[in-house]
Amino acid sequence: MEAMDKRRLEDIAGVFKALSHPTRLWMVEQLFKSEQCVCEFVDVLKLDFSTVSKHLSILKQAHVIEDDKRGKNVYYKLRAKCMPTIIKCLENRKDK
Amino acid sequence: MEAMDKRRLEDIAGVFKALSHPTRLWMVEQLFKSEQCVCEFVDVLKLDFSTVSKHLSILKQAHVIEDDKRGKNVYYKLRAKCMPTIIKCLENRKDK
DNA sequence: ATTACATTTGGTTATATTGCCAAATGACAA
DNA sequence: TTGTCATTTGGCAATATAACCAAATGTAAT
Repeated sequence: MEAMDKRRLEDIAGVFKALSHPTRLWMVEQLFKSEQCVCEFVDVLKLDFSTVSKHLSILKQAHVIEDDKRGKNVYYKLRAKCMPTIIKCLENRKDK
Repeated sequence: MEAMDKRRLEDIAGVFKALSHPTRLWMVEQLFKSEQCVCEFVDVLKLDFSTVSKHLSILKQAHVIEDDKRGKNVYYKLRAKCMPTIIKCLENRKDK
């Protein structure tokens, strides 16, 4: 493993780690349709505001989603556009 | 989140978790080219046999790779054929 | 059967992650 | 400025993960 390859592997592994929690994966799928603000996630998920915010922050740091502050709210939207394709592909991975 | 959706999310999140370690990701990329036995991974990675075996087992349980026992050796090969596409796609996720 | 080799499993310790609470920040309204 | 609402940050306890060593299993050769 070379140094540059190591950085690349850590970067991609970091994305997979961000996506490796069911709640975060669900959040990403919600953003396929449209952007959504933090409070909307809180309402549906019934998790603490801080918990939701941290999940979103992990996805943002991995460059899977991005935020857009407008007024009092923070709206999140999908950044990694290939996510729908990736998920569809993995759902079929057990097929021969 | 419905029950069936929950199972689907956990399944896919499990795949992402399996892929979320740099060593495991590297292993998967090695298998793009050809199958490889456990001992070959041990040689290159300089990790304990047990560590390598456990990493491979995690990838196998997530149905990303599969094993093939032949003689004294166990050979692993890629099962989720879309992995090369997925990684390529995520490498470009920061582009606008 | 005995030995040797390849791999897996179990146990342990160190480190990372998750979720909540409480406190801090930031933006707008009064 | 003071207050209020939306969000983030810091800290804590519970749980999960990663690496090693040692022991167990499986397969093939003698």
